[in-house]
Amino acid sequence: MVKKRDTAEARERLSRDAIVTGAIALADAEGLGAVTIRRLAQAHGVTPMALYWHFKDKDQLLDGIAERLFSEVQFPPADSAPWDDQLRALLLALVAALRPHPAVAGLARASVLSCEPGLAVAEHTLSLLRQAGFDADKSAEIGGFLLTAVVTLVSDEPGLAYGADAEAREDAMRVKRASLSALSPRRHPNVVASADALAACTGPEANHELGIDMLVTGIVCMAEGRVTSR
Amino acid sequence: MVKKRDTAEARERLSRDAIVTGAIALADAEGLGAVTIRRLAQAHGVTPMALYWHFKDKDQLLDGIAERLFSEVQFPPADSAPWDDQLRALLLALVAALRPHPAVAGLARASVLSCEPGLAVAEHTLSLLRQAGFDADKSAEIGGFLLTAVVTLVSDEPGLAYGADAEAREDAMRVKRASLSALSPRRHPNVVASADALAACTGPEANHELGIDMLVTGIVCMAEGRVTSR
DNA sequence: ACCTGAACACCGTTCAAGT
DNA sequence: ACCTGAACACCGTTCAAGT
Repeated sequence: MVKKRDTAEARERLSRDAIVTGAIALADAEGLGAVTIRRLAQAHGVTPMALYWHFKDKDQLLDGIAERLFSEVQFPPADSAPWDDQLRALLLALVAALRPHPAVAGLARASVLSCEPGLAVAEHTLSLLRQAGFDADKSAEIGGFLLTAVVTLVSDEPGLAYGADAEAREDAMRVKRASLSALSPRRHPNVVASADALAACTGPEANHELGIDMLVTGIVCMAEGRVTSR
Repeated sequence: MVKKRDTAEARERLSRDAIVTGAIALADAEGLGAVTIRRLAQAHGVTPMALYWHFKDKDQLLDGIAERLFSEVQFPPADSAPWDDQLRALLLALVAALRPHPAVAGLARASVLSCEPGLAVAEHTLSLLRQAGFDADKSAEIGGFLLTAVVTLVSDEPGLAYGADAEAREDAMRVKRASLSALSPRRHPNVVASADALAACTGPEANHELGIDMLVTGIVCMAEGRVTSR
């Protein structure tokens, strides 16, 4: 009779949503590599095969994670600001949604056009690019690049020490910085000069706004160039 | 006595270089997921454990792949062109080196600063950014973003049909386009309008120059803004 | 409808041993 | 120095079966 609660998880009943939530939590804690059918099942006190009733296979589970991420995007209220300000706001909203889950952010790339919440983001982005004066094809190209760039911006580089506390990450950064500083200043003068910043880039405290600004600025310049045919 | 040549591979003798070459070939043919210690060993007619003499573990093998990619970058000859033209040329050279191997291009991100050929690319990039007037920290930020953006530009999205011939890829694209075109034009007018281009983006024929131009243009505008303090 | 049990064909990696 | 053999603790997934 001491059967329920095989694990810590409360055994409500399995569902797509519960599985996805568990998967994201697991990824946050131990990285995408820890997200395994078997570990997920264990976390829910259930047999691995139980998950296969809710998802066709693991890829669909990952799709589900991406869908959840997109669904968390808080669209900025529509206003009459110029298109580039609106675009910046939209990209920042996307960053805000992905940023808390860097281990799974990369999944967003493959699934944008395969789920409703992703399509909503795509639709808004394309709409703003059309307002900027780009045609349908150009907007698609730029939009695709924008999404992948933003995703990359907030993605943890794989191979980072997971499950590691903040202290361990600090250590890794220090080691990296030291090894960069130890390079020959004759052969790599600029790497050595930027050692601190380069080592710091390997972390969640990276400056995402810089990247966004760069992207939007580039698009603005292109749009103006197109219009004035300069 | 019919012992040699367990497989097609000529059994010269194992080496780091040979293993890396085999790994890249395997990834090109069947995707990164097929790159497995065991399959690699098999391709070389050798026991899986044989690879562990040449590489500490699989991560080091992946590092070796990235190093090979960077070593194939053909640096444009130093000239007196303006820094932005030189930067564009350098990024295009990086694209040219990564483009033939989209399945493993993503490995370049984690390994830039961990191998000599990667450091060479980083050094040149930082040097040009310093010429543009950015300080050491800003150059590092921008440079890091640039690399990941370029890598993203040429990376196959995971989940693409591998081992699939060109025909199968064509099919996949057609299916994608059809499903996008079938969306409600009221809810997703811009996605529907861009359906063709969006479906085509999922392929190796993507326009990389557009992305590079966008990035460089963005940097130029930022640099000018900085200098003229506008 | 929702889940279990047993089985299959895979992984990376360690450790001791061979030559 | 370079490689093998056996073993361990994992994977995703199928298929038949239970309730």
